[in-house]
Amino acid sequence: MPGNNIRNLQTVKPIPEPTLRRLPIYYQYLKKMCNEQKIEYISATQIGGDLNIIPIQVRKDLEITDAVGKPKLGYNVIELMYAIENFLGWNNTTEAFLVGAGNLGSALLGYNGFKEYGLNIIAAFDIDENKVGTTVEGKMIFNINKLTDMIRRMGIKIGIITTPPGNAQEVTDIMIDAGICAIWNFSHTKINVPTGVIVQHENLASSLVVLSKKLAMFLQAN
Amino acid sequence: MPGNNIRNLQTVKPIPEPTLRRLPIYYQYLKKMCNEQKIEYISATQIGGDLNIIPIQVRKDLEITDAVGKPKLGYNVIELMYAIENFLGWNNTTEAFLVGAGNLGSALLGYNGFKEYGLNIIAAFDIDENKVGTTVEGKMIFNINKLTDMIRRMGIKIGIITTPPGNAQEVTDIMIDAGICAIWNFSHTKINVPTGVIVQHENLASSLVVLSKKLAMFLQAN
DNA sequence: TAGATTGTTAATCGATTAACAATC
DNA sequence: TAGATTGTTAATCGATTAACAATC
Repeated sequence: MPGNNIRNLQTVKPIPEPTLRRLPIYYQYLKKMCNEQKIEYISATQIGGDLNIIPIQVRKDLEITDAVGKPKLGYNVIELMYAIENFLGWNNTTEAFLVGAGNLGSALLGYNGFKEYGLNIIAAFDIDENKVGTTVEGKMIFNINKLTDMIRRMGIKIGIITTPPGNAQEVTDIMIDAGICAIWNFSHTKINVPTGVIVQHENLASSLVVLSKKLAMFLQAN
Repeated sequence: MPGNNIRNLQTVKPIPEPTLRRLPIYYQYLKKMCNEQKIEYISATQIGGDLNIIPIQVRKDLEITDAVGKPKLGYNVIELMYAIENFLGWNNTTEAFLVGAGNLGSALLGYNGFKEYGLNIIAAFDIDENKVGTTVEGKMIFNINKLTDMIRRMGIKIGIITTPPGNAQEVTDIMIDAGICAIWNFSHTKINVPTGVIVQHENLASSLVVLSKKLAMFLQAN
């Protein structure tokens, strides 16, 4: 059936990363609008106006989620939020382990917002015996030597690294060996992984550079 | 003098943000190479090979810093690092204040690496009287009510926000009123600023979405 | 109906990638 | 010299923006 083939091709169509990054921003905005004001319908014009994104881009972004709007009215807020949730797979949460229960690790453990985005950090691991056995933000801290076994037993797929730079590669290797297939790297160093393993490196230096370059150009202009 | 005009036009030429984000990655890599192995010259081919970036892009990126390489040899590592430092303005460090000395704030205060990128967080502010007067990672914590005065007196231009979402806008307003012109926002909420003020929002939800979508597509394919 | 908004196709813009002469 | 690499110009690719018919 030709119609089916077209549909299959469409599902394979690549998702632009910039769009992907904007979707949670729309979602956060919609949730706010939903809670604070009881609005039933919202237009791309209004979303764009409030978020400083041109309306055409908002529509293009939302298109990918298969959200359907009504001409003149806009999108039904609840439906739109559901479309985003659905598209991003927030219906079924993924469980993750975090290694390195320092300040940064604790900050992440304490951020309950991740659950909303389908991520549940269920436990943390550390090398420091003083931390092992305690809880941070209600999450248990285990000895790092339990990591391999627990990843395997629980079938955990996502690992979060918040260790000092010197330990990041070692932790990475343990995680991958145990079956982790996606790593969120907050350590201030590059990690090497075999092809196929997904890495998201949160590089603060890159962000800082963008900020300070913009500032430098601004100060220069004034 | 026409030559001069062309030069002026060139300095105004916009810098692609992706390039800007990659420059510190090259720099981190070069520093590592410089310390671990005593290499004098390095080629775009080798840099690209190690960082998974195609060599043409490496050359294009480095071109913007006015770095000059030698055919057959590559770039002088020290010169290249200097060119990047110079282009990004890391020669003269900028001082910054941080507001919100929680786990995340403490993590940022403790990361000495920022100094290398031209940013020096010189003090922090908090509302919690138990924290005020203490130091975190050697940085003094002041009462939030001193913020306006100290920004003005010291002419601070960069503010970092690591408060809970509920306080972020209030802190933003105080900062801007006192003369801050660039804000690095780590709070889990959007902040509104007047046009002209630079905001860099570290949105973890966006990063998480990219990671988990990649994972979902990977798991689906296997 | 008139007007605002959606959905979709086309045009533009900018970043990435390719090609290749110049050079050490 | 031969071969690898740079520097620069051109081609490609993908995201953003524009245009406009369809629609409520």
